[in-house]
Amino acid sequence: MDIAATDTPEQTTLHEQIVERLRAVLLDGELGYGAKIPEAELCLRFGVSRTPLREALKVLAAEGFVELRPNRGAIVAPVDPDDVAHLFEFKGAIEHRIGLLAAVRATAADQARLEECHALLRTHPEPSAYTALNQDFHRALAAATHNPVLVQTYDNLQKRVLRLRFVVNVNPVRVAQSFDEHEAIMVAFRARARLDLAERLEAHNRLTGEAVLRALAGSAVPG
Amino acid sequence: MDIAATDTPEQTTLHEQIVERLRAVLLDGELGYGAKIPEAELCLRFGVSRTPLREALKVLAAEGFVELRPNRGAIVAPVDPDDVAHLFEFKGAIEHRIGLLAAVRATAADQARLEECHALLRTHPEPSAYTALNQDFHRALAAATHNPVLVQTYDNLQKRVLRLRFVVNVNPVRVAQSFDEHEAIMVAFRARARLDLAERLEAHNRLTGEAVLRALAGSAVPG
DNA sequence: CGGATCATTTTTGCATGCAAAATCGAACCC
DNA sequence: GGGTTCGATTTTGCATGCAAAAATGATCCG
Repeated sequence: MDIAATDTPEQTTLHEQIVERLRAVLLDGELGYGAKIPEAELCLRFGVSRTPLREALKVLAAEGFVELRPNRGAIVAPVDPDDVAHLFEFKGAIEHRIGLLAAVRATAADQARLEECHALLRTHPEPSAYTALNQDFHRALAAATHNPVLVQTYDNLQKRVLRLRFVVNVNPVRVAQSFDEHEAIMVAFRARARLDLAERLEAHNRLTGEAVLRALAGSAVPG
Repeated sequence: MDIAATDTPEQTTLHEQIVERLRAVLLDGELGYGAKIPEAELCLRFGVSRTPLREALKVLAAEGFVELRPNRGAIVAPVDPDDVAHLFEFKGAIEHRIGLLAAVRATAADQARLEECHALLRTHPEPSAYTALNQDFHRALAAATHNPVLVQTYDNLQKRVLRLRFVVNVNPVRVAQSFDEHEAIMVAFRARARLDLAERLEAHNRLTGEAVLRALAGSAVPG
């Protein structure tokens, strides 16, 4: 009985698929912040009954993407500038540690992957590509810590930040500046200069956070 | 109509209660690591149907307390020493940042609360009280950062560590040593010495983690 | 004409029902 | 006797049903 075929059975249940699809919908900004999430409508859309959809909503609430109001349904988590500031501040702490650890632990494969991500950002300077490539770059750095617990939390924070890109409307000036910061990050990384890498990563995060908060202050939060 | 009565409506739905009760069961170590979580049995016990219980399981899985195996039910998250090491390592990063932030932001009330927690640990040196009081102490420090995002993640990590106390069986020697570390932490805190506080907190976490890992290596992981 | 009140509709939360998968056990074969 | 295979039982996953709560909006009163 197929000894080798034991790999990636990874049977995925319905509610699990719904979690991913719904999270994608939320990250795509299709629903405005604070918008009501109508169970019935999404059931139609996904072609499932309410049970797995509700289970998925619970998970997404635990992840911070939706807010559950007893007897009043779920809404897309609203964007509160205070919260966003705290989000970036906390992420800064993790970025810093990613620097400390990645500088020491990154393997050749990790470095190759990171160089690849960085190169893609260089060859695709257009803001439209920025979001995805930038995320890949930072995910590659996080992966180089080889700490799954850190990676998972970092990934969640990254996604919660990603959600904001529709308020802030990626700024070309900031994108260019961000690339320069990445360059410096790569220099520190290649030299395996832990403290330098850590500080540059945290500073990069702080600058991004400040840009987001400024944009947030400018635009009345929709939703 | 009762203008003042708007406070703490906080209506809590059934599945939410189940999340808390079930998490308490898991933290109380009633079920062994890796043990099967029988839906039917828990439904009887909590007096609810399977729907809210299953919703609760999804949340607890997202929080890292249970593991969901498609078509095979839920189990108490097994204890993998590697994972535990990563958990402590990551928590160390947060402890460090708690030190940096709390030293600067703690209010008089925060400090009073912290002193209170510390005093309780002094007056209750018995290992049986240690776990709860120690957790309060560190929670108070986390709260002094005034960063809810950090606090929530920290709280989750703390609880995931708490789960391990049944493998490691709180060691009196370590409890005494831990108190000394707390003393040093308090000294740094009172002086608002950020770096010192941060380093002491991280070291304290590392020492605790090492003790847990040693105990873990000694006892074959039950469950 | 503005605002409150109440009936109607809609939506939410939970219980139950049913089909598919997994588990268990007994019979069976080598 | 050890191991396998097949059927019965249990358990899981999802759909549906039903009661309670909220949202809607029409009516009434000032």
